Amino acid sequence: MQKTIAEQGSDLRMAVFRLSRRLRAQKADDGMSDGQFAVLAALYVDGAHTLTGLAERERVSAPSMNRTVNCLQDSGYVERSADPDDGRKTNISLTDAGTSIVSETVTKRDAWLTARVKDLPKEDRGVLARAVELMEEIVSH
Amino acid sequence: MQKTIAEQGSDLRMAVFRLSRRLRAQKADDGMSDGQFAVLAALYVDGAHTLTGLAERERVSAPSMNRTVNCLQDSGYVERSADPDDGRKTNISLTDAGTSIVSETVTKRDAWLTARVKDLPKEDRGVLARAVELMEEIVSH
DNA sequence: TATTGTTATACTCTATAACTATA
DNA sequence: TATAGTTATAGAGTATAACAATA
Repeated sequence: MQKTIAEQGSDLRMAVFRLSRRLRAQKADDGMSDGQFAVLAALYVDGAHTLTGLAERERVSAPSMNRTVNCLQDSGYVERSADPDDGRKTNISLTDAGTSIVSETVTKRDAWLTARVKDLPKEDRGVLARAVELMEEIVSH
Repeated sequence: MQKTIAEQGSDLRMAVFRLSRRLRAQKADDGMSDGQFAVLAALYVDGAHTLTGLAERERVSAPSMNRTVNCLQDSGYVERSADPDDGRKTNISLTDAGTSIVSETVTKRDAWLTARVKDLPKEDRGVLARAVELMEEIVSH
């Protein structure tokens, strides 16, 4: 019984959503929402951002991002500093505590997945490695 | 250059997150939330459910599911009927309109991904199909 | 004037607690 | 008593509109 390409696409979508949901559930700080963690991860990967920059990157409104940043600031994970060149801008960056929580969460998320990948036959790990390349290709198109 | 298993896990996590984000951005544009659509899809795949059954399946509280079902009922996509054997239960099932909207939405949501899968060589589609099985296995563990 | 950040306000989705009907 | 469904109410997270400060 051969599946159609449309069915293969549908299967891939469902598998990716399920695995993504499961991975996202592995968090280091239970009080932090996905949106909050996404902001910390963006700052971790690409350094300081303005509020508008973060809002555009995460595709939420500026007031919504302002609220998220306020929460992270209250938790001590980010800090605001005035931009020396443009008085309207505020640079938002990770504190040491913010950097730590990102590393911890990434490690924890990877630990769960790595434990499951480790138990697969070598051949299956090869399939996943190639699938990763294909998914990257699909996303970048 | 051989990657470690931990690096493979990390690569897989990032690829899944990116593809998931990209797929979610291909929104259905029909005023229906993800939660509402998930309920229709569950009824479509597995037939009628009770309210509690739906709540457990989607991992939300019963009141939350009750509200979702109320919205879907108001939209004419599902209907409630008394269970003949147990007066406490209500069976929730798709209407004809509900069945139609599921097919339409699935087609629309998958169109983007299917178009990209279609352009891959046959071997690569085989890799993705096997990767889907592996991801399902990983999630169910 | 345009842009950046912020406050005010409202809507959606979620949860817990409490109530009703039935087993 | 226990279970299924529902209602009441509250807490996140989101959005648009409006405002202040700066370019």
